[in-house]
Amino acid sequence: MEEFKLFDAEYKFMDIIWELEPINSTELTKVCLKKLGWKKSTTYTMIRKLAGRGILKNENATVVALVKREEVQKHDSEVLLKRTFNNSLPIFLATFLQDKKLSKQEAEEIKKMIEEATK
Amino acid sequence: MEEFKLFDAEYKFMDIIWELEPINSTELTKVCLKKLGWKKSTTYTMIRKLAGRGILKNENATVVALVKREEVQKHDSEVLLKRTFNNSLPIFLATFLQDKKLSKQEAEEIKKMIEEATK
DNA sequence: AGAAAAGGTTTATCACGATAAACCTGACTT
DNA sequence: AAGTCAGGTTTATCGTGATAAACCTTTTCT
Repeated sequence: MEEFKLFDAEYKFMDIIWELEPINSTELTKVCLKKLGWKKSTTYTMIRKLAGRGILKNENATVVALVKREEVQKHDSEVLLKRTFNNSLPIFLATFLQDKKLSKQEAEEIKKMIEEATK
Repeated sequence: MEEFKLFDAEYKFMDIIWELEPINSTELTKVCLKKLGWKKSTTYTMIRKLAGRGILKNENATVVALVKREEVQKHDSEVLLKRTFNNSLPIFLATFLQDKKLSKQEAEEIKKMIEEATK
């Protein structure tokens, strides 16, 4: 459960991996240098730390994610709702939708999902 | 915009203030000692930092919040949706609702809110 | 063979959020 | 007047996430 928590730098890094995986580690150091301004050793430090937590693996110089982007997103959402909205989706929506307008299409999509999630 | 970002300790602290405001500062140090285990100086440090950012004010030994809990909640929600879900509420919900069930009542409340937010 | 590049690890440094010790002033109390 | 307590500020310490310098081994290229 706790393993999905990513810090800011880790999240930016994983964003690159999710986009490009599987990716060669040397290639990854170049992308990180370009996109994040990181030195080679910084990238390898990140690889090692995240590998140790089971977030990704690095085998034969090939880096792949072990957790899906959606799992992390879901975890982050649950943390926010628990911490901030007492785990209530209606309270979250009431706050989030203040002064906001939805398009007709968005509204339809959402209502459909709500239907499907209702027992 | 950026001023609403609260770090973990700050958030816990503001939670107490939102609950008890207006509150005398000495009283507040006692509550923080009890609920958070903070020494007096820690509480005053927090007060000063948050006052400097316009989150609260301390006048005549009385502390009151200058931003409402809901403003911060809304800000946090928007940050999550932007950072994680490309600012799309449907994508957020699709992820969040995976494997979850809603009660009939929750579903009704949500649909009503969606209606109201649709132009 | 010798140089260069790939593919790393070890060990630090740095920034900053979290927490607090020590100190100060003024009002009230005995 | 001496002590106590309210109401703070100044200045540190500490933990840890973010970043990297220095070093090492193995493979590849000339």
